[in-house]
Amino acid sequence: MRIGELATGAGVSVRSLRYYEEQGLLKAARSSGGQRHYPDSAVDRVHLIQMLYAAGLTSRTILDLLPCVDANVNTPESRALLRAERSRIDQQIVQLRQARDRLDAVIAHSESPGSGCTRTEAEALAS
Amino acid sequence: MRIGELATGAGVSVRSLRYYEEQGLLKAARSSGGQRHYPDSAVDRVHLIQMLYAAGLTSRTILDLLPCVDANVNTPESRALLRAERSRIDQQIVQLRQARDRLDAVIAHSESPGSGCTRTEAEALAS
DNA sequence: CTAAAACCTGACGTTGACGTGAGAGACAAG
DNA sequence: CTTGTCTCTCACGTCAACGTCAGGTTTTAG
Repeated sequence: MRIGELATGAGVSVRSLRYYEEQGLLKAARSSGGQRHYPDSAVDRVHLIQMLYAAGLTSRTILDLLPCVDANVNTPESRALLRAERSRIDQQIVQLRQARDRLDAVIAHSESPGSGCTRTEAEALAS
Repeated sequence: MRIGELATGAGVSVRSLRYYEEQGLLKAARSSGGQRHYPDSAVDRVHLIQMLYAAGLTSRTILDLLPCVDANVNTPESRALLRAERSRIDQQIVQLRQARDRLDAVIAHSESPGSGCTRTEAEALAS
């Protein structure tokens, strides 16, 4: 498949696919005319890359991680990297939960029946 | 307290505090010489701002949200905004969990006793 | 009173993941 | 063969949350 089709199929922009290749995350065969050609499996590959981006990993980290995911590499360094990123994601989840809980408190207050916004209520929430 | 003290106390840079003020998130009294002066409560305020930043909110969104947190504003629009951001955070948590689970699978494989990196094992993981 | 430390206002630099043309070549359809 | 669509490679633009440097002022310690 060509780049446009892959972009549509994976739900990303053509620009992103070229960028992934530039970062070494996605390889492409080339036609005689220089156009990129991908196997069907590239769709899943792009989904994986997107998932890691969504988790806040950088291109560089993903580049280091992909060989582990492909199970081609299994060194002490790669295992440490995997655990480090997993731990980072865990912490991120904790932070998000805290923020969500905080918003929930505000929401609960704003939707409560006696939402008169008195000073004491406001101060209680701010604590 | 002055800006340096607040920065140390809240664990952020002086530059960040000036930026928050520039964005309208943090007000400061001024001394006769023009220097910023904050009440003690500013430390908690900054922590709150940081929490929302950590949850991926933009300055603009935080600016819109802070009046709700202060319980000074309670309109249909503000409630919708609160719910929208809460929902966004929820989705973000889901995505992070997916990525984490994915990494866990890779980690489990890389640390399994028979981690010989055979083709079948690699293909099983890639699915 | 004076020197050091902290603070002030601009204003340009940084980083990452793309967006957005420009200009030209490649390819399928009729 | 030609037209339209897709693709190619530069290469500059963007946006957010600051970092950093410059040059000058204010406050504090001694």
